[in-house]
Amino acid sequence: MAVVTIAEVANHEGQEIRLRGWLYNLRESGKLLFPQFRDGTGVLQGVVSQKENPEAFQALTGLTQESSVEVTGVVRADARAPGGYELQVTGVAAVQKIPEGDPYPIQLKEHGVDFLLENRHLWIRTPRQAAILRVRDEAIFAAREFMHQQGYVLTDAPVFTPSACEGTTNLFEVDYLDDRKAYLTQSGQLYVEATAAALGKVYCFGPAFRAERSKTRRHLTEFWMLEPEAAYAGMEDMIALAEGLITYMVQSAIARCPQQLAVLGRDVARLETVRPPFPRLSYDDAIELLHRQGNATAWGEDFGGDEETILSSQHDRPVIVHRFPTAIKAFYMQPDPQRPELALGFDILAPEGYGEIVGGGERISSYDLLRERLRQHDLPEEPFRWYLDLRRYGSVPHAGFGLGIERTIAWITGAEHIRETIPFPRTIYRLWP
RNA sequence: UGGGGCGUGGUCCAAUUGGUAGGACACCGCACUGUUAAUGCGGAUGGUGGAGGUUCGAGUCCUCCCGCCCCAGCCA
Repeated sequence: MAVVTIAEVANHEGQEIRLRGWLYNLRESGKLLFPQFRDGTGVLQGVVSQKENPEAFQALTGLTQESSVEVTGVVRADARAPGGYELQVTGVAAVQKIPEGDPYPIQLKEHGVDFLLENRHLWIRTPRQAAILRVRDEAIFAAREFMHQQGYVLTDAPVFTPSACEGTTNLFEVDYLDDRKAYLTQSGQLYVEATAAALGKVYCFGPAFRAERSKTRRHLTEFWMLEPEAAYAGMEDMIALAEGLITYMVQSAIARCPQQLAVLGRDVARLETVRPPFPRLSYDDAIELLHRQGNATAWGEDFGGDEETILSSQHDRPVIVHRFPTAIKAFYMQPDPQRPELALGFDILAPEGYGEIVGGGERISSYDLLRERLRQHDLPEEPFRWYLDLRRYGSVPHAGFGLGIERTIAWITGAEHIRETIPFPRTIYRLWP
């Protein structure tokens, strides 16, 4: 008898199959039992009649929520069953029965955030969380697929770094054997600038760590970032790449995860409109727009959450904001030759208040200018010696960006909080489980 | 790092503003042959985050501590 996953049962209508999973819920009605089985690919309702199958009825009666079970049964199409199919159970074998005295803690009821996060190792079994994690898998797979198709080579950056990438603030410090210190990376960007000079078009994909005391629904201390970098490229090239990448991730999720998005109650119509080109605003225009909306942000100030929300709520697609004042951007940003007070950098803001999902731009390629900027930002030159070498030996114009995976997935899935979009979130106050 | 808020059975909440700490869910039993977080009836278990203080009396008021949430800042 074939072992079948719940995702595949539609292909086995009328056949007797074997299912291996867990008892998600058990509803009963007289001499009928309606067990809900889950196996990681979905939930399937079974039906057992005491009259027709007393052994299976007996085996299932009293079986507790989340007990592991192997069941056999015949797949039937039935409009009364959730999902349209149900399993007419022929046999049930408990793999491990959870004792009644110590029941599974997570009910099919509402729980508080703290309790759920404390039990994250179990919470991920619920259909909603499992759906988000499947969309995450699909979005990441699509992202890597897209980058590969575009000729970008995966060159991962180290997690241990000798010093800060973008300055010395808010790094996690760890003991590095003997008497040295290392820091967990907060960005792979500097390293992909080096590999871009070696391989042309590259990207890295991995975790980034920020020891910032951010406590909002958009922040984690450990998050995943995809960072492309290309030699002989400028800001426009990167905007086009980011538009393509985001579009591909979103459209792949829609195409490959329709059931998951349905479980999540995501309004897919709001994602289907995501196609290039995305609406654009220069920083100058953005300030003007904010003023028209009654927001008093002065030219030269950076945007906060309120400003991002105003700008992104104008459109149903992600919004690109470009050419920020140099003074509020990182030291490595290439100035606009037309207006040196502006940097050739851009952000992409996700719709529906999910915030900034991309930040990037063209990097400074001039050795002298880069040294000057390090001085202006009060950064020591020695830790950047290798980085400066990239400008001494065959320097070329180059550009890149970083895409925050969790924020992107939060937007695609419509998750309330970014912490639902990663299996085991790390936040300022949570290091468990 | 600022500002605001919340901690009550395993879970989700209530307690007439200082006067006997309760309900629902979960668990167990019974009933019900199409349930959709089933429903109805019954049962057992079990709690005020911690330490002080005020008071005849504190879940409620005060001080400190601990844990967490939200907003801002920082950022992706």
